[in-house]
Amino acid sequence: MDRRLTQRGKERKRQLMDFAATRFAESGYHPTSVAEIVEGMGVGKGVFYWYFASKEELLLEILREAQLDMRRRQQSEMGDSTDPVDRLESGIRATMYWLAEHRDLMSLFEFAQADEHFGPLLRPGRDNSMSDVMRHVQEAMVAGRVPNGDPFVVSHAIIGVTNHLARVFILGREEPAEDVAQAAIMFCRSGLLGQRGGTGCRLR
Amino acid sequence: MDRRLTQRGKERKRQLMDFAATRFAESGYHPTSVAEIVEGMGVGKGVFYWYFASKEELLLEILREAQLDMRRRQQSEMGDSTDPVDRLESGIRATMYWLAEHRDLMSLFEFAQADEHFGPLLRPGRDNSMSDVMRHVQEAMVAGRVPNGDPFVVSHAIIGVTNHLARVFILGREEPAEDVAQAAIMFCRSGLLGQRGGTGCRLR
DNA sequence: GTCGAACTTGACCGGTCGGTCTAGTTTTCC
DNA sequence: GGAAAACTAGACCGACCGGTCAAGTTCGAC
Repeated sequence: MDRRLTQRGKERKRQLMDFAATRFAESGYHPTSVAEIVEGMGVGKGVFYWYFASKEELLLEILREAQLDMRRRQQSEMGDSTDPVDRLESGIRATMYWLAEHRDLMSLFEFAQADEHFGPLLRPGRDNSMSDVMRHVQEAMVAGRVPNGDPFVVSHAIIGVTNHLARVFILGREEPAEDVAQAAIMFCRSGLLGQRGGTGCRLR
Repeated sequence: MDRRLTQRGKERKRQLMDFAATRFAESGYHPTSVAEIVEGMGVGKGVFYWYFASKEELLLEILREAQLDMRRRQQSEMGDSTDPVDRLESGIRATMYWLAEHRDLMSLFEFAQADEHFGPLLRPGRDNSMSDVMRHVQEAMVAGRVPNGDPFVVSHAIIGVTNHLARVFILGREEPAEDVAQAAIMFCRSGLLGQRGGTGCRLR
């Protein structure tokens, strides 16, 4: 679906994607019909198929854009520090903030990841983010900041903590991103460095 | 759907549930039609609706049974030890083994958890498992085996690591449950105790 | 002003879905 | 052996789904 779009066209497409994302997040991808989307926006069905080849393509585009945006945020946030562990923490914090700002997209990720069809299509993007994390873990190990181990496993453990806490505390309980980030960092840090952080956890 | 079932009836129902679980795991819940299930089993549609009120009920029953079975396994495995941290580790190990033995059900959980309709229905069961974990964390904190903190957050962090590593290494890469359990335990332990375990990780 | 591209409408289509129902067969139990 | 209960088959149903299309409108470039 490669169409030359005018400014107006781009705006329409944006509206469609945003609206669909909320509906998908609210009611689920399968249960939300194309008819529902266009009716909800008060436009004809032709509009939908002018901008997207299919319902599936729409979701894919939403997902791709979201992955890209999240990764950009993570990378820009992780850029500054010289210490690899600090960079990791910035990454966790950036992730939490992004997810808190895009709760719809978070639940869309949840769905897509578990889905037999869409899950595999998410892989490339996830692998990219994964290798971002892994690079810093590896660097931290080389620098002796973190005990040696399999960086792949450790990276996945970090991602597991981050994602799960995000799901429970941000998606489920709407806690402030900063607090959740702190909790995740604290657990990961103790896991990584073998020492307990000072202050207690603010969460709850 | 409360029917008196003969032995034969119970077996049929079992077959239906097992077969449906595999199909749901392979192709997804929504894309798998009731017609597909009964055709795949070589029976008529009447059979399906004799045992289940609806497609949704079927999934619910599968899910409920699976949750119960997993929890039983976790509890029986966690029972022995006097040390709360050991119990936690046994729980992680039990979880990994169970998930490795029921990969279909694991991906069904993934789906249901992310689903807008089924997700909430999974809550009660998850809350039960959650409080099992939390009890031991709390006990470990009281006993001074683990630094103080919010047991709710720490428990979720443990669950996050366990589930994510299971998803990646057991569902995705079919690694041995024992190795994955070791990896999860190692990460959680360092996180919990502030000390690095001795041996390196066997995974990969 | 005009012409083609961008955009929009909504009736329509074939197909599939979850679920019903009737008519039948088998099993169980007295 | 006979009646009731358990079980099975599969044609059938209305609803809805994703997607098409012909026709019409608006916009922007020249």
